[in-house]
Amino acid sequence: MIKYSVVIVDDHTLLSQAIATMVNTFSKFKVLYTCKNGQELVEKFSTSAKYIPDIVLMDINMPLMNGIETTDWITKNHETVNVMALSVEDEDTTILKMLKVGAIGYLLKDTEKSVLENALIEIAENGFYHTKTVTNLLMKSLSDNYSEEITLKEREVTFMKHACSEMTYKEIADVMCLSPKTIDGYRDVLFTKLNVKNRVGLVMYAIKNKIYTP
Amino acid sequence: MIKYSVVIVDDHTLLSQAIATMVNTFSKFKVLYTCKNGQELVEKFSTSAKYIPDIVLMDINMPLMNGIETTDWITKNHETVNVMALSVEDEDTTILKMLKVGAIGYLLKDTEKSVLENALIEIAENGFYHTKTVTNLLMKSLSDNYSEEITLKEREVTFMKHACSEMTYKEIADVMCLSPKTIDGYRDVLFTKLNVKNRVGLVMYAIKNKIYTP
DNA sequence: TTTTAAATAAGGAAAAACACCTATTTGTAA
DNA sequence: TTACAAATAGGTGTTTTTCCTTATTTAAAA
Repeated sequence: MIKYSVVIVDDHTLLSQAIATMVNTFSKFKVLYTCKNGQELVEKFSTSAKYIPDIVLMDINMPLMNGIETTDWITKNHETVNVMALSVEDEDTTILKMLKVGAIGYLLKDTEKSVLENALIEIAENGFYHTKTVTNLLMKSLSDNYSEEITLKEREVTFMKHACSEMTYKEIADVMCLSPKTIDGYRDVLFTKLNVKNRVGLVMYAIKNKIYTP
Repeated sequence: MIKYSVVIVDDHTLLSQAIATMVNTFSKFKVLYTCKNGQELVEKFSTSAKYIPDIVLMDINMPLMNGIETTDWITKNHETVNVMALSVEDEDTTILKMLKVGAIGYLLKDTEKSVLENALIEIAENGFYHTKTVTNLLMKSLSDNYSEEITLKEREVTFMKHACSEMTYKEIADVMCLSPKTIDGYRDVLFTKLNVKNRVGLVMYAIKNKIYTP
């Protein structure tokens, strides 16, 4: 019986090895190798065609080259490879970003072994797998205002990072070499754009969107 | 050959199952069962003595009852059970807390399969396992001011969680059914205790110490 | 060159946050 | 019961934040 080949990308060695061990117990699949990040995967892919699998199981939060960038690269350069996201990340926007760059499935790490196996089978044989969660999310993204992408200027982002510190706005103005009144302006614009009420809201937004990491 | 029994506690089902699959490939160990959080484990332990393993592999970030609380409970109620922390968390204070409540080993999820197997063997046969990282950390904790333990009252913790929202202090006073002046008091005490200058500092402390999760 | 849009900045006022000191109330240990 | 500490809360004044409106300056587009 010909087994489908799988590659696992996750920066936590133990987890990728554990998942590999598990996938190897599935009768229809075998693990080719595991990677610690996107860069490693790109290198492997470029070395030889025999390193190109049928399916990639991709974590999202990784150093060097994260899951979104890596998936983007794979779908652009190796159309035949199916990427399935496998992450702890359940933020709507993250899932959407992943689907947008071409992931054909999205599973939370909080699922059953059998669910993973079925997902892999569906992907290998039908070319897609979507949980109800993902489908619902896609429906919502059609109706809701998910399209109104919020774009932040570089200065605003810089300011927001500083706002996550204990500096007063005056001090932030100093380190950014601007008038305190300009800072006031940034703040007011961001309050409106991000629909928050005060500095704490700003801080929370920055953290949730990985603009600032505590 | 008698195998040592292992229980795995991790809120991400897939990961605990994957690690279970891996541990089952180790000749000296077999997995009894897996749990999604501390509460599940406590229930299991209380059901029957046959559910009490030799070793518990414990994740730290879990809902309901986290790794630290759970380890504390185990070491207080089941001295014979060895707990090894297995986490992505590499914050010094977290590791120290875990050791303080009686974990006899600490492994990052970013390690090799063989390292885990050796650690398990050492724990089963010698009763301890410490990486160089942990040893260094313990040395540092002797010299440094790690001892100045900060203890927070329950009300202060509740307040701090609310402070991580966009509510004003007056609104927080309302939901906590206290005078705004009492809230002022909580804030002032926390500023001093935690050595922060303003509400953002409070928020950051809450996040870093997992009092509030964004 | 004129027009427009964006970035920077100011004034003024109200609200919220912060600091410091004091006064009840309450539970509990001596 | 008395004494004492902890929790709750009031007073007052300063600083910071927040909100609104308007004015330059700058850079790019028409």
